[in-house]
Amino acid sequence: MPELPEVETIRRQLAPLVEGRRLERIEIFDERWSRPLAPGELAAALEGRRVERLGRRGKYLVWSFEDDVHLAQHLRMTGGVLWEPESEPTHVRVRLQLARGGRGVARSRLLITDVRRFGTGELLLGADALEAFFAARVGLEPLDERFTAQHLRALLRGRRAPIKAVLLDQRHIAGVGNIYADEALFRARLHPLRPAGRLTRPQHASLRLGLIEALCAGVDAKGASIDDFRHVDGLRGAFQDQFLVHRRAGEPCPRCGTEIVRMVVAGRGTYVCEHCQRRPRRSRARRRRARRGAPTRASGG
DNA sequence: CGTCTATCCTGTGGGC
DNA sequence: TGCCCACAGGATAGAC
Repeated sequence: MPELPEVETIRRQLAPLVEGRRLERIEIFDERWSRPLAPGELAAALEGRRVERLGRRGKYLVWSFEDDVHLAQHLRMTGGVLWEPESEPTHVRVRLQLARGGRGVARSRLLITDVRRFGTGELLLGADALEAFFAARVGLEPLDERFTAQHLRALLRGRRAPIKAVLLDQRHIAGVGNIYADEALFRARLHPLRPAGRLTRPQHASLRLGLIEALCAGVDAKGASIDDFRHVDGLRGAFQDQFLVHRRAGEPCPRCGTEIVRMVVAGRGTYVCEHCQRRPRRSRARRRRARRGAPTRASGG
C-alpha cells in the first residue's frame, strides 16, 4: 500500500518523463476513479494541457497542468502507475497518452491500475482550490524541516487515542501509513497503544527521529513492495527486506531477540516487540480507582 | 471537538 | 479439489 516513500518513489521516476509534455488523451474506465465528476468531464478538463509539474503531498501524487489546473491522485491500497508496460497489465482503470515531445520523443502511454478500485483522481481548479483541498486533509510533511519535536508535542497534547491512531491520521502528519507507523514506533521504542498525550519530551524527540529515519530509509530503498506496489517500470522496491518489525510476527526482535507479536491497533494489523516497546501502564489515578473497585472509564459507564 | 465504527472493494488463503 | 467466508486496509461519513 503506497505510503509517503512509495508515492515519492513514483513521483521521482515519473516527473522527468511527464513534465513539460502535453496530455493528449485520458481514458477513465472506472467511473469511481473520477467521482464526483463523470469520466468525460474530468477528461475534458485535462486533455490538451501541458504537465508543468508532478508533485507530492502526503500520499497524494499531484499533477499540475498549465492554466492552474491540478489533479490530486491517490493510490489508496492497491493503486499502481505503469509507464509503457510491455504486456497489458490487469485491472487497468485509467489510460493516459502523452503527446510526442520535441527531439524525437515518441508518444507515450501511462496506465493506472487498481485491483480494489479505491484509488481516486480529483480535479482542482486554481491554486486556492488546491490549497483548500490539502488543508482539509493533510497535516505537516514529516520530512519538512518545520516538523520538530515541539510541533509533534503540540499536536499530541491532550489526546487519549493510541499514538499509532494519531500517526495514521493524515490530518496530523502527512503520508504515514501502517508500515511506517510500526517501523517508526519501534525505532522510537514506543508501544503503539500508548495514549498519544502521555509521551514525554524525550519521547517526542525520539518519535520524530523514528519517523524521519523510517521514511528516509523507505525512500532510499525505493519503497516497500509487499503486496501490489511496483515502480513505474514494474520493478519492486526493496524496503520490505529492511522491515524491523512490520509483518515479522514470530521472528526475533532485531534489537533484543524477543519474539515479535501481532496485535490490532486502530483497526490495523500492528507489529510490536513488547520488550523494547513497553505496554502502557494504567495511570496512577486509574489504578487507584481500580483498587477501590470503582468502575473505570473503560469498564464502567 | 475527539474518538470509534462501518463502508467501499476484490484477491487471497484458511478451514472443511 | 473446490467451495465459502473472513480478512486485509486508507480515507471518510456518521454515530455518540
